[in-house]
Amino acid sequence: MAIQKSSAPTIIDVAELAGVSRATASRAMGGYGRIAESTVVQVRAAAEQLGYRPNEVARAMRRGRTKTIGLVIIADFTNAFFDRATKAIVDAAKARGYQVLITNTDEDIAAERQAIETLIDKQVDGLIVVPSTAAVHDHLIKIQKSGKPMVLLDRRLEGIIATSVTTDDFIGAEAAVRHAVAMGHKRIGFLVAAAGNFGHSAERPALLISSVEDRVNGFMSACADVGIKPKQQSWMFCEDNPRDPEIAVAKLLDQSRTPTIIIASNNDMALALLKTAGNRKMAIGRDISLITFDDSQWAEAMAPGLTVVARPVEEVGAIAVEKLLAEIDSPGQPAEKIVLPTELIARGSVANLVMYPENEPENY
Amino acid sequence: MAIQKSSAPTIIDVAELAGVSRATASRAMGGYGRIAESTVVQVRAAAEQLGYRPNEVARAMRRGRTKTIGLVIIADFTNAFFDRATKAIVDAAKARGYQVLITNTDEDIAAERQAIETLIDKQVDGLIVVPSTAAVHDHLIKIQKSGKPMVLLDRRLEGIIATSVTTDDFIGAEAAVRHAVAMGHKRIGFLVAAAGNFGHSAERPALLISSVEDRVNGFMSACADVGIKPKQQSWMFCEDNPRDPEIAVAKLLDQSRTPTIIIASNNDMALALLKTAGNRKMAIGRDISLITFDDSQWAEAMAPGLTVVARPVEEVGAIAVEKLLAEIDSPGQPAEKIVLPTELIARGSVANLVMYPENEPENY
DNA sequence: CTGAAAGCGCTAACAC
DNA sequence: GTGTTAGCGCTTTCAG
Repeated sequence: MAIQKSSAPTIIDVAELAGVSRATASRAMGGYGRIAESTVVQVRAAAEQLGYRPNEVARAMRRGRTKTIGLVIIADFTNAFFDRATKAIVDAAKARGYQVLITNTDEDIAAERQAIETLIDKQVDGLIVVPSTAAVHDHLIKIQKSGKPMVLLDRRLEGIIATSVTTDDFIGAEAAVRHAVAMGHKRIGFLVAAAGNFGHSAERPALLISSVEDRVNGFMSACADVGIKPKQQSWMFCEDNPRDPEIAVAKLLDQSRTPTIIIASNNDMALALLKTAGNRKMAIGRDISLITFDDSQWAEAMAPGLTVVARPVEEVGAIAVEKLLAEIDSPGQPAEKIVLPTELIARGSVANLVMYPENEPENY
Repeated sequence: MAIQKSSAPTIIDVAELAGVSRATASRAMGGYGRIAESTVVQVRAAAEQLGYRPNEVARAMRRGRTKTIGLVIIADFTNAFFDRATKAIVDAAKARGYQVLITNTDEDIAAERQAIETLIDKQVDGLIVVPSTAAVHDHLIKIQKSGKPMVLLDRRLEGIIATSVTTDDFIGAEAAVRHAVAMGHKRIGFLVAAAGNFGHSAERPALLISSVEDRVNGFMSACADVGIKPKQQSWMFCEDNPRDPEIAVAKLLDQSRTPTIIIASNNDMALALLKTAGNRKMAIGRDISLITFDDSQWAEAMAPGLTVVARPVEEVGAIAVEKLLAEIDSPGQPAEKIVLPTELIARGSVANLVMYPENEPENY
């Protein structure tokens, strides 16, 4: 029976019990340096008997590495993209022996600043950040000056030299437009979540985060290619909060010449359309069509299923971890801009106006 | 211009620049003990100039407190309940100056064991755990022996004396049954996610986690009260994986006397029903009705909206943190079993067979 | 009010 | 192959 110590046993207790010095005990546990096999066995047995577990804080202090990475998620990971990304990151980190300290900044730049500060104070070995705005990044510069490795997730940033892992949203948006047109749609609404901007507006804000920027550009490029004139397009840029999206949807829907399809730049925007359509008794895929960015279980399970631009979220998260750890293990890696492909998954939320043109709303 | 130091400035650097001892510098920064106002100003200025930030690892080592709590989530927080709970926990912890180390154990008891071990090694000040099974809990005993405060989230555990924060799922299940019956349903299917059991079966497994146990008991109790005979009930217990739920749903639907409504014990089960119904071109709220546990944005936005037993997730998370920190701040708090109320939110996924009995499927 | 010094638990030089 | 010792950065007695 082990004697009940008041607090957890330390390496010293192990050393004493095994009748060796702390250094030897440490070597035996760590399995490094020259050490006799017999002592290893002896020390391990003592450790076992005591229920010894190394104190990772002390080890971190000594080694200067915490085996912990920090994750700064803007908005919340209730989001259909970030929840999966978070899981992917946590899993990938664990597989490599790292833990993840999570912060959630609710789109607030002050919170983001503070989160980064805290994470650095806690001596994380590196950071994965989803920056909330393209405009401000002094705090990210500060990370770099602190020498902490950092990788950007989901969003690139001009003015910051760092590896970023993003998806090809330009192509994604193009695919959405082409699909809409192929299905016979001629009036397209675009509902854009514009983080960092206030309220909602038909005017394009001066600054958009890169992923949104890409979607906007992809949309325009495809429209031009395919012959959708500006008059056939309706835009709405919208803050991603619980109120504005629904108002923005209403504005899109209440024009004299209503779009037959709406492309939503993220799940929250899609949700706003779904709710509004429900209230107005408009059926998705018949009275109004929808394509949204980001797949989810719900988008697949609904009737009709939602046509989506799917992004390889798990891969994005896993690669971000991989790149971060590479930089941690051997600093000085070149900054890469990694862009993963998107995929349009056609389901039932887009009405086929070609085969069934009678479905086309009368007010065309 | 501050001279570029190779690594981050320490309290010693601050002390030197301010021309005082480390102890004084530390006191000035921490704002404790007797210290002249003028020295405080002086030291703060030096710290500012150097860009000094206290090393939290060293502080943790010295104080024996990391200001970090560990969260052990079973399954993934992609789940509609756990994602919100996680966010609530992270937010509440942050508000109190704590960070959260997250682990995700994918329903795997070995992973859960290891996660707890790692978290304790990292010297978290306390743990919030969602235990994956009611059967095994030696590892939780180990937490308690380590002296770490722990609170259980979403699930109680016999044999463990610890504060738990759960919801009144017994009442929730009762409410679901009563609502179904009030809407005229006489044949009710119950699709139960039975974590820790394999495959699917109509037989009730010997051991269920408390939340599921409560739902099952609430269902039975309400059926008895309301006069729904065993013959009018169909049960299916089902492992929460990507395959079994759909098979289980099919079995529920392919009986000779099909239920008119299915109560799903969680979102994943509801999703399985939704998918199957979609494939079979059965309309929710007309050909088959549905009530599920746990509300979500999607459940609300779908057409028809899903009738749900909503649980106060954010509150569950926040209270768990509060109780944990109370125990951390002053050990020896009595273990409480906190049970929060649920609420049935009626939307369109339950057909009204009373007002429109013609909607009742013919095979009744 | 301030300084000297010890020590949290661990590992890595450096001796022997 | 093993022991001695220093020290990571911080806070906190204990003197003065």
